[in-house]
Amino acid sequence: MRWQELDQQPCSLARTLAVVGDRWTLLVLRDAFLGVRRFEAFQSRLGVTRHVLSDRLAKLVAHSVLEKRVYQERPRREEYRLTERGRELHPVILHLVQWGDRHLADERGAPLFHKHHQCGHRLQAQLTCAHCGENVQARDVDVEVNPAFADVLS
Amino acid sequence: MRWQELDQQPCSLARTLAVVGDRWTLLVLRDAFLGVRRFEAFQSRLGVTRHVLSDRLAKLVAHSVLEKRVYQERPRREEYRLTERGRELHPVILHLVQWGDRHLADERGAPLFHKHHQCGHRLQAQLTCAHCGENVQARDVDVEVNPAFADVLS
DNA sequence: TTCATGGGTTCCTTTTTGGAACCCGCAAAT
DNA sequence: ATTTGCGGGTTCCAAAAAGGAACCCATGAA
Repeated sequence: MRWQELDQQPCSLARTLAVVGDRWTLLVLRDAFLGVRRFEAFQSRLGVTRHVLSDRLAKLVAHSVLEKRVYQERPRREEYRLTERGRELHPVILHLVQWGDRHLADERGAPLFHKHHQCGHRLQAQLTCAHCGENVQARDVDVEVNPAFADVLS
Repeated sequence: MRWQELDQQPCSLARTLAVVGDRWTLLVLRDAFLGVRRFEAFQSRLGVTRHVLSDRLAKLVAHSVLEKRVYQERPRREEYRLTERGRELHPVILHLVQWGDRHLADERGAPLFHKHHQCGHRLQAQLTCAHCGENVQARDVDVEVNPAFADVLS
């Protein structure tokens, strides 16, 4: 299978990765969550080549993860901002960061500290069920095939 | 910057993506969470080419996300199983899947239903703070630079 | 003796990246 | 009036990664 056909797969992970799953895209979003908005700023912070950045930003805009907004006319300048859809990806990034903090840090510890504003403590992210509020582990999740896809999914 | 230098960046997201952020790796983990363990099974389910799969599995084993276990001697056969480290990536995958379910599904809805075993409801994942138990949104997180990295991080 | 199975490796072609240079509209400086 | 600088790109070519198909090896079954 080619990577571009991924968005037609009957799998939400594959479809999501077709949007954010290529090299650099999640790093672009990390910077967006840190407040970066301009092409030049993304480029110099990430060290990604300009045409790859250009391509990734356009793709994120096409999928409404970012939106382009004019912040100055004459000369016209535009910046990239997270949309609500984009903000919904924050848990993904936080969990990836937390995994790196735990397993890939050196003796100095995590490069960035994340604090929960409301309670003031270092954020320790956990996934909970919005219905019952309990912490959810991998083994607590039962997966069923949607009957509408029964023909294509074993 | 080249992609291989990512793991030396002072950023836990970059380092984590150096492990799981390339094409196919998260799809391999999706299948691992669904119970797939064998090379042939990954290969036929994913449609990825064999040498890419071989490379990804080896990388995941090198980073202790998966482990190789002999399940048969004569002829010797090995399978790949998630480690505890690997299981800690489950929230990442669940949130990516949920994002796809919400924003990229067609009229049939999500291909797979995820149910919370304990409460029996469709799982709606949310990220909460393990300290206070509250739901955490992007704007609720304050980021600070670890002083040990003050020289390299603006 | 041939075939099938699981788990790969090799070889070659096509796509994607990396790197550097160049372009365009505009404003400020010389 | 010409040059310089900034923001936001595009173009070109070389290098790296992925796709596709064939091949390999140990073993047990037909």
